[in-house]
Amino acid sequence: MFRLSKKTEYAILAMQYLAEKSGEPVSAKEIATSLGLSFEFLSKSLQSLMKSGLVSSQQGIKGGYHLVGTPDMISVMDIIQAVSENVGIVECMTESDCSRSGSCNLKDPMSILQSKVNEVFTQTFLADFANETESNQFFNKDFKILNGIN
Amino acid sequence: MFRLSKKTEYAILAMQYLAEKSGEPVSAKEIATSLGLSFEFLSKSLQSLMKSGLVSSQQGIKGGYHLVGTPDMISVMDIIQAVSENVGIVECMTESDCSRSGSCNLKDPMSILQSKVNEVFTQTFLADFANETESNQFFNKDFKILNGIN
DNA sequence: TCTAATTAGGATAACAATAGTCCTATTTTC
DNA sequence: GAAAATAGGACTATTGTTATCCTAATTAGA
Repeated sequence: MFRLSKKTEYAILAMQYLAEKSGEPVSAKEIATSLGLSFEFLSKSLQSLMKSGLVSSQQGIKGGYHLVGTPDMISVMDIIQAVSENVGIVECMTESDCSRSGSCNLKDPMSILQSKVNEVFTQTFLADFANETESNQFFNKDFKILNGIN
Repeated sequence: MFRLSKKTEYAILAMQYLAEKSGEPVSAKEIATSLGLSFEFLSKSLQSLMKSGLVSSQQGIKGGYHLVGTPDMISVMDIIQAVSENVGIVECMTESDCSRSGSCNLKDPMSILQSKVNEVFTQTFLADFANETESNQFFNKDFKILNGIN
């Protein structure tokens, strides 16, 4: 599998939601209800985002979360790393050396693949996940046609 | 996690090995021994590669596998798909619609991310995993410096 | 024709990671 | 003090991956 975890997916959805409602704090419950997500599980994502400083939180009865920074500065990679999901496409990208290490024919080419994958995620921003607008190049019509997206 | 499975990793290693030893059939046992992999598990990968037509096999005492096609035509994506690893970065890229489907703010931007990720794997070839040579652009010195690979 | 080495592949066990829930503590506003 | 919110530890269920075991079929060569 080559998939982002639900924890990451929920984090992106929550960040998207917070980006729209910038202003007063939004509670986890509101986000969960609006998006139809498990409140408990979503909370884990929000707490991770909090620890990484992508959102700030306020406790208490009028509390909730709000975005730190602007959507065009927050990359998908930031969010992935906040929920501490491992993005190493092979083990040796993140963990210590494997038994092959010395004579490994895989590590170097994989490193390059890895940096290309990383680039995709570091160069895509929360702003690219906003609703379509003329100014959102991410949704440029030609690009969509080129990539068969409707 | 965002990681290629061991089955894929073994498949790439095996393809790499077969690319070097083009000529007479190479047995799964030889590959497993040379690379220090589990023979049984490697066999699964080879059988998948066989089904997808990336290698051909010969049974019997002098049997083994050999590459079909040339390394510069076989992409990493081909290998990933051969071992039927799912490359959908989120569920809705490959499976049927989720409960959000109608009003989902995630699917469109994720589709674009998906095509960018796909491009990385379809544009990287087995030849790029060969040993470094002058002509191997994948190991271009500037690229390596740029990406901090040594 | 028999034997040994090989691929083919089903079944299943062991392990690891993800997803989700439950409960309690702490904070804050009213 | 009550209510509503975040914080987070502990635990369970589910799923996916990794690995092994076993048997069948194929083929070259003695």
